[in-house]
This record gives sequence, structure tokens and C-alpha cells, in this order.
Amino acid sequence: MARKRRTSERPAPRAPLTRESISRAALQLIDREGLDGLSMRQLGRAMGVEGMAIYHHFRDKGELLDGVMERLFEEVEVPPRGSLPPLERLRRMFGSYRGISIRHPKAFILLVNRRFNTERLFALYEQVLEALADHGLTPELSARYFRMFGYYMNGAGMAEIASRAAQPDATPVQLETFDRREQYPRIAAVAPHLRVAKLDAIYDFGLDMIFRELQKSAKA
Amino acid sequence: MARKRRTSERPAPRAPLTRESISRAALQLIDREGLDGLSMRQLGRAMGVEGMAIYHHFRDKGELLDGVMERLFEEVEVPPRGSLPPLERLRRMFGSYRGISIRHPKAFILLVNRRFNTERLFALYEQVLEALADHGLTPELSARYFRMFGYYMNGAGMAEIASRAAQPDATPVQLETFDRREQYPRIAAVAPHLRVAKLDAIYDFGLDMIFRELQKSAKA
DNA sequence: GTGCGGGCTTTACGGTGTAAAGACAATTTA
DNA sequence: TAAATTGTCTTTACACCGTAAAGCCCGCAC
Repeated sequence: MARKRRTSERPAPRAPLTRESISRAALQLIDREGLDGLSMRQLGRAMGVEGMAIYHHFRDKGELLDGVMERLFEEVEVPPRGSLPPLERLRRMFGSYRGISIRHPKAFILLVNRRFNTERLFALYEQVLEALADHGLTPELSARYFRMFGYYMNGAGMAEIASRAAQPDATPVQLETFDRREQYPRIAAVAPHLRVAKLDAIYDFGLDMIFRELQKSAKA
Repeated sequence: MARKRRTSERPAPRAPLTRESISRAALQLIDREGLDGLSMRQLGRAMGVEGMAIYHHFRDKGELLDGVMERLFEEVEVPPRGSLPPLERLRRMFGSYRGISIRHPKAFILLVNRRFNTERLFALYEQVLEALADHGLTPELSARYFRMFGYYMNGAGMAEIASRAAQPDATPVQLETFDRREQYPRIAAVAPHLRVAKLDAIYDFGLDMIFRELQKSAKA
């Protein structure tokens, strides 16, 4: 028989909910159980509260997910303008962004998928564009490199997540011990170079390529 | 009062379900209503059938989504080996892949998100890698360009979808009439160059960059 | 004290994926 | 021809989802 709460028996002291504590717990839950594992009821349970309690802090689940994105973007390191040369600042920012995809593989897709316009994000965009401008790019070229980097970073994040999810050193198509060399000889030949252990080098290869071009573009 | 079916009153003749007809209808439904709009019951309704009928053709919804991906990949054009120079073959393949993101913006994310290893996909990978090899790349460099293209194509697809979804000529952050020039001067300066109308040029800019490097890599 | 308001709970509704079993026509077998 | 089998679709049921609406209860202001 379920006991009703009385004033004499305290309901286990619990810090009151806040937008921040909730979104933080939500991110933890996503990290643990995946995006589908985040439900209002489950999240409530994890915080010792009924699911509906969350609706007093977030209008709906979409707003909660925006909160989670906020938590994620906090992990982007933005070096102060004078501290480093522009391209080095960019490297740092991209490196920490990539770190998000590695630390929060199950949440990263939020950043790729959801439109999200907050001050923090505007500020981040501004920093990236400022670095490009400091490097000497015209607005038009800045736009193109801005997009180029965005495409590359998000694509790499998503693909690396998929690769790392397979155990433990898999390739995109489990090709390392690929047993159909006759049918797919090229895949068999390339497979060893697609191992998870090589992802960092592959990532750098691509990013270096873009930075090299960026270096040249500044001369104009 | 609901009439029970009798032999005399036919139940509106309907072609029997097949995996192909179902996945085709599912793709249509996604195109129309979005990924969340695809439910077994809705899909059944669209085909004049109960939702559960689908389970006689697909083990679960995941398998149905694999079927949808199959439909999508059918739209990738793979030019025969001898028909064109290797880099031109690659261009064609990438161009038609990008076309998927434009024709099926609401389904494209499936290709980015879901692991999917079918013969068709293996064959596509093989063609891409064959073109890179024909161009003269080592397996290691092939792996790196393979990844580079994949990252770029998927990142561009996702980002362009998000941009195009906003009406009707919006920028990633609705910046065209950006009214906070003092706070975010770089964003304001770059915004006009991020308009949807410029997406094609931006996409080509990035892809050309990679192809230029690829051209040089072959010499080694 | 009395009233109020904010924080959380309760209940309810229509939707979801899908397991299990049933209905019924077409096909195969005897 | 009749009976059995098979394959396709339907029915029912369950646990879960997001969330609208209303209620409970504690701490504060007066």
C-alpha cells in the first residue's frame, strides 16, 4: 500500500529544479541512453520528480532540447581576439567543437539538426567571422569558408560518431576483415586506412586542406 | 453503422503490398509530412490498409527505414567506368547525391544518420573508390579523400536543408536584414553572401577546392 | 492567522511501436 | 470435390510518449 506523504515524513530533500539543472540532467540522460532515451517522464525520474514538473521550467520538449544545445555550446572554447593569430583561434574553436561530437556522440546531432539562434551562438559566429576577417578575407570569401568549415565539421562529427559507435575498431562498413575482395577489391584495399584509429589523421588531413587554401586566400 | 464486408461487396480493389510499394509510399509520406509524420498507422492509412499489415513485409520500423534508404540510393547516378574520366564520374555521383538532399530534404537525414550496409551501397562505395584509384591515388589517399568528400557532402546536405527550410530566401540566422550591426558587425557584413540564392555557388566553391587538391594529389 | 502564488503532482487524452491472435481468401493437397 | 495449409491483412492489447488541465501543498506576505 502506497503511503501518502505527511508533514512529518520529509520527501527526501532535493534541490529545486532550474532550467540549468534540468538541461544538464537531460544531457546526461542523452549521453547515457541516447536521444530516444530522453523522455519527460524518464528525465523526471532521474531528478526525483514527476515528468510534468519540467513543464514549469520549459514550455515543451523542444525548448528543453534548446537548453541541452546551450549546454553543449558552452563547451566551445573561444580564445580572446588578441591571444592568438586568427587561424590559430579558428583551429581552437573547431577543435573544441569536434570535442563535443566525441564527448557527446548521442547529443551531437542536435547541433546539426536543430535551428537554434541564441546570443551565444551569434557570438560564436561573430568570433569565427572575425577571425576570418582578421586573416584578411573579404565578406564573400568569409561566407564561403564559414560554410565550408561548417559543412566539414558537422559532416565529420556525424560520420565519426557512426564509425566509433561500431565496436571496437570498425570501419564504416566493417571492412577490415572484408572477405569479398573479388567483388569489391577497392573497398578491400582501402579498408585498413579507414579504421577508427585513423580517424584523427583523416580529420586533420581534411581540415589542413581547408586551412592551406585559406592561407592562400588571404594574399588576395 | 459499419458494414461488414461480404463477398458481394468488394473491398475496393488494391494492389497487394510489397516491400517496394510500401517503402515508396513511406518516402512519399516523409516528403510530405516529415520524418515524424511517418508512423505505421499513417502509412497504412495512406495505402488503404491497417498499420499492422506492414509488419508482414518489414520486421520493424527500422527495417522500413532501411527500405526508404534503398529508394533514396536508387537516385544516385553511377556512370559506367569507361564513359567518363574518373574525376568527372565522381562529380556526377556527388551531384546526384546532392540532388537527393534537395528533392527529399525531410528524408535526407536518414542517409546521414543510419548505418546501412547493402549490396547497393557497397557497390556505390566501390565505384567511388575505383574512380579515385583510376585517378592514381594510393589506397591511403583514397581513404582520406573518400572521407573528405563524405564529410563535405553530408554536411552540405544537412546545412542546405536547414537553410532552404526557412522562408523564402533566409540566411542561417535570418541575417539579411540583420538589425544589430553594432553588436555583430561581421555577421552583418557576411549575411548577404549567405543567402539561399548563393548556396549553389558556395557548394561549388567547396567541392572545387577538394577537386583541385585531388587533381594535384594524383601526380605523386 | 489568512490569502496567495509558485512548484510539483494527478489525471487524462490521443498518439506511438509492436506482440499476439484471429479472420479470411487463395492455393495446395487428398 | 473437399479438406488442409498458407499468406495477407485485421483486431485487440500493452506500455510508452508529449502535454493540457486541474489539484495539492508548502512558504511567504500581509
